[in-house]
Amino acid sequence: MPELPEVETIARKLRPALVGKRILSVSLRWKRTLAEPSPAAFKKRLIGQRIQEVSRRAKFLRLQLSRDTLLVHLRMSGDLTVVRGSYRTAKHDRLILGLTGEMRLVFNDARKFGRVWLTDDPDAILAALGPEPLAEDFTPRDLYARLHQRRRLLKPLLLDQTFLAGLGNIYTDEALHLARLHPLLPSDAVTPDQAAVLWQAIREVLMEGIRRNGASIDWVYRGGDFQNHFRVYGRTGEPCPVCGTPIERMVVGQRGTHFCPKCQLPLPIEPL
DNA sequence: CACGAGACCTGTTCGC
DNA sequence: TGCGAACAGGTCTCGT
Repeated sequence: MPELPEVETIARKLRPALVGKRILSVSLRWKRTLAEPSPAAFKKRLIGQRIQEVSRRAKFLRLQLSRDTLLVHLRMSGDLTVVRGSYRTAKHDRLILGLTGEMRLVFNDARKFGRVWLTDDPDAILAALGPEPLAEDFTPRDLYARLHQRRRLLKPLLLDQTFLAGLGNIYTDEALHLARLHPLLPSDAVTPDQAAVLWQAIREVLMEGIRRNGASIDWVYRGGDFQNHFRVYGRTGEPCPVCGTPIERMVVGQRGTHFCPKCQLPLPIEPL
């Protein structure tokens, strides 16, 4: 799915197109896309509300409406776009909102994992999320403290949205490589210096992803080009950009994991 | 608490 | 060419 940079890119693109528009109609084409409330209540409450703000929290898109909040999670294959004028329903369209100004907000999701919530209490749904890695109050010391609160492998821990919000499989592999830390390193073995390096690496890869408008891979193209700048993700067998050693792939926590066996030492790098 | 397996889904690519 | 297996940006639940 879209990870933090892709969701941020979508939020930035949707914001100017959506803010101020009023919702006129609702077409729910796959019932399970709607997490809550019931389809009938969803339609009844949604129609007539005005979109006041579009933002992102973790990998959630958040549309602040007149009275409620519409939360959208794209999961693996979801995409949210605005179209103007006449529109022919496309394959995999799951939800279409008709808006003022001949506009439509279309949620397309091939794998049907994506979910939409209409709620007057979005914080209840977002409550368990960990800190935003790009927030100003998220510090290297915070990261170090959190790493030592648990005893888990680095890769699965970084993917855990209650630990840190927004990283997915791509950016986790990229950040670990940039930080030269092994995916299987126990979280409580990370030193303060390594935590600071990891903190910087996480923010760097996320910021680069945003700057490049996210990554576009497979059949979901959104205009981003970060996929052309991956250091390790999906580059099994290709040379490590740092040392030239072939990138290896293994499975960690049931996720394909790409790393450099030479740069990313499994144990803390001792200074001579 | 940590971890692995299975589920939820469809589509593309890989290997024989 | 064909066909099944493996794999895919995520998260949830259950069993150990």
